[in-house]
Amino acid sequence: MSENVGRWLRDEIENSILSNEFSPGERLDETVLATRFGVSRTPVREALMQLDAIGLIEIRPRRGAIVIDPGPHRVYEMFEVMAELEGLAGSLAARRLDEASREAITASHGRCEKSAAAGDSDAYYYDNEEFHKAIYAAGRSEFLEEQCVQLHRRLRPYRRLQLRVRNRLSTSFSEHCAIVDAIFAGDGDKARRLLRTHVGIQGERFSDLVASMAAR
Amino acid sequence: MSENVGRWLRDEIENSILSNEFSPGERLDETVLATRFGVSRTPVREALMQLDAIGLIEIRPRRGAIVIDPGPHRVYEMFEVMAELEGLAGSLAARRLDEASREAITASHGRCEKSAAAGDSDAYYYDNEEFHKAIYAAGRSEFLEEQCVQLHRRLRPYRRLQLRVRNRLSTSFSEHCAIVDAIFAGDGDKARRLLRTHVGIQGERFSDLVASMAAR
DNA sequence: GTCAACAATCGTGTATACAAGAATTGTGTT
DNA sequence: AACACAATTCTTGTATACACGATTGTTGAC
Repeated sequence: MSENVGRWLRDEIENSILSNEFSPGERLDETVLATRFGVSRTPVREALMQLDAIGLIEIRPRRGAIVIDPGPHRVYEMFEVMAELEGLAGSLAARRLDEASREAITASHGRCEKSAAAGDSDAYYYDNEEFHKAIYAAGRSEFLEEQCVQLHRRLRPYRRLQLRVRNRLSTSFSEHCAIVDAIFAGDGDKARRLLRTHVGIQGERFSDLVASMAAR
Repeated sequence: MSENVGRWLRDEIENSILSNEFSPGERLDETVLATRFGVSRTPVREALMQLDAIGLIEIRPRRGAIVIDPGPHRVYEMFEVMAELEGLAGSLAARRLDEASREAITASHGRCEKSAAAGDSDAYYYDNEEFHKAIYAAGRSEFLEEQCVQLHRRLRPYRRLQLRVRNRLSTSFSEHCAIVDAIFAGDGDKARRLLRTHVGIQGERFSDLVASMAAR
């Protein structure tokens, strides 16, 4: 539990939203949350204000807070931006790679290989996250890294759905291989291009996403 | 004044920060702000929480809020990301351009031409903002548009400094011309490339930025 | 004269109280 | 039976009170 209740609540509620414990469109009652977490309404409100600022919920004046429902089209737009940012991170990584970053990428890439070979999509989900974070970090742009991590968090639930699609694990991993090669070869443009197509959801992958979102 | 005091305060304080009325590193005392705006500490705190979530200030537990000082290097990183997002917006605009967007771009481009010819850097500053917003809108990605607008806001003070540099007005406008041509020609890749270099700050423009930031 | 410890003061964090606006339910009328 | 209006209830928005931690100033010792 963080040093002040407000922060802690923010993280708690944010996780609850991202793990779909609070479903999109659901109303978040301040009093209910307060009693549920055993605190007063004040820190609850502060947490909600922050989540509103981040864009996870919407506070309609005098009418309470609701969890934002992005909808398939907006999720697609978010992936589009994510692809662009990851592409930039990859091209920077290729140019600025140092020994520590190289090792971090190699390590997480290795873990991905294991989970992919085992067909363990849950494990791959986590290892994949570490792999991408390693690339953000290798780009040596703190601001870009923060933006990437934040957007990655918001897309987490959908990413998870995607991995369930047949064969996605092995194709994802082979794409990783090409990305790693490009970064290690110092080919920024290639790394950018590969990451953009790896992260973006084109063609049939978009219908997969829509289908899995509708299934909930 | 917005419907609730919290929102209003958030905008008010945000503007004060972006217009450098509160300088970077400055401490924001809740009680002082409350009396200054004639409200209680509660809405002030809520405004500060939101600004913290956005990244404009930092709230250190039990030690108050301070205005974040990005520093030249971080500002550079922010421009780097901005360039990438604008590039994406431009490429989307080229692909998805419709009549309304085309007219909006043409109109704001025309206003830029006038202010540039008149050498009026303040007028150009506003017209330029409208021009870029027209491109965001033409991309038809609400999420991307929001991200662009938000980052554009945060970079506003530095952008303003940049325009003061000698000859920047005319070179900026001629770059606009090329961008408009690419978008109207439907050449997404070219629009992307041109916007990236237009927005990014490479070479001597970076030292200009550092110099003007140090001058304050 | 300088450094350390303690005390007083100041500011933040949380709870609670109160006011005002929305939503809901009940009643009356058509 | 259905719709409209009114009253009540519930929830949000703001203010205030209180407690705890941090900061600063002062005093004493080395």
